[in-house]
Amino acid sequence: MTLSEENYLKAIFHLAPEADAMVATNAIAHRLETKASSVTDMVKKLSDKGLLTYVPYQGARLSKKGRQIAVNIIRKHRLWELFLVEKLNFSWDEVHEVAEQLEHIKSPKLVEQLDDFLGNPKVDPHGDPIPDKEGNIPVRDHRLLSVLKAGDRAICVGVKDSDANFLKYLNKHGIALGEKIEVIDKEPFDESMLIRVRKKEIRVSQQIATNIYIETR
Amino acid sequence: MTLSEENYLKAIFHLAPEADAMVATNAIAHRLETKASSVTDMVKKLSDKGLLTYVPYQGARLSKKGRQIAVNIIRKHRLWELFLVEKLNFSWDEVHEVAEQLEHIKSPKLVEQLDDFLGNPKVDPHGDPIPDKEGNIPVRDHRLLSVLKAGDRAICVGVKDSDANFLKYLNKHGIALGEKIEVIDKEPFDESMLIRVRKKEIRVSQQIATNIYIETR
DNA sequence: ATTAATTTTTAGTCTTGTCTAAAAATTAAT
DNA sequence: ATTAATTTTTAGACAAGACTAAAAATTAAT
Repeated sequence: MTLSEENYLKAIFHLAPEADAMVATNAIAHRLETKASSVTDMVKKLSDKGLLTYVPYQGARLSKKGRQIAVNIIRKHRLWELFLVEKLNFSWDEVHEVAEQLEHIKSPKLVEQLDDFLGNPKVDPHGDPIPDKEGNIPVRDHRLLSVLKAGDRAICVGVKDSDANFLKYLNKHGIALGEKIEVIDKEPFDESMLIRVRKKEIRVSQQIATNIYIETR
Repeated sequence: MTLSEENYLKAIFHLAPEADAMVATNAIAHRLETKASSVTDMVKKLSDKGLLTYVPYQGARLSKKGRQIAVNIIRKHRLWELFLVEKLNFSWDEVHEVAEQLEHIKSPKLVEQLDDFLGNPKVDPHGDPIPDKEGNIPVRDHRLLSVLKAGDRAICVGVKDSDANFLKYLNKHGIALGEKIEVIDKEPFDESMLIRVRKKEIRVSQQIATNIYIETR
């Protein structure tokens, strides 16, 4: 399994986490910032290896084996992200790039020991679930901040988009995992919200609100 | 800097740690388990990049820049080895392979944070010195076990060869860093030694004794 | 000081993963 | 239902890094 192959499997998984859907060549190309022709080549190769099924002009769908590999890479990615934040004082907007490298390290023992070292965590620093050794992904019960109405209260439990700039924006306004959020007002026109976080009021656009996961309990 | 380039620089450094000597093409090929013709190609490439000087039919010598890169990779390798042993319960015969991968992760912040996390250690699990951020390598004052005479006492502070089988042999006989060693008898014929470690006596061949570093203080 | 053995380099080939440009298939639009 | 637009595939090329086989240079040996 080369680095490139692993990245293809991961991309396809992210584009169709629910196993059934076919992923279009172009979608993969766009996600990996490569050309469609390169994707066609690689997808054929992975098909030969039995890691996905490929139908010309239709796209690719991960096989059980391919999916297993993809999930394992995501497991590693998220464990390393948590390690960086918890043990090495990285902030959540700094971890992605490094984890993209670390996720390709091959050593089953390393992964399991790291998992134990971190206390068998269930979520990474962005609130994304960490698959277990068998490849099961914990299901999480969360909704988007944008679904709340004025007066609602909730707790931030994750972000949909882990883009560094978005995360830095959240840092600036004190929004972090576990933080309480209260919706003070919601503007019907543009769906922007006035929210209170850490006793401070800030107005967030709909774009922001649809990228923050919350739980109300 | 590709993975391959990094491995060449590292190999050349290991073959001539003392900066001055030219390293023969064949020596590099042998160390990297590759062919001499491949080495010639790569060495030319690295020469073009200013990382070493290459004289046809003579060999290669690292430049300041090339040496700096090599030392940094070794720094990372040794920090990761220590991490694996100290934090993830690896034994010293299991770390090399994984560290060979981890040493290529690119993130200055990661290295410095890891260094701090480990308490800015000076030696790795095999007793090898860990270069500092500036590339300085602590000089160590150690000798080989084989230089001792009957009656001498010393402490094991490192191994010359980190081969997994050798390390497992040491494990089996309780020889580890920090362990006290007493030379009970030395056979003039084959230079083998009878030594006491952890109250047990074992006979070690000259081959073994010339691969164990000790300090007497 | 030649010849022999060894080392190193050159020349040409291969694989992996990428690309561009052109052809083919699919989907959308009138 | 054709034509137009888009997507996907094919064909051919390229760079990196390795290899083999043959040529050239160096070193060793008689």
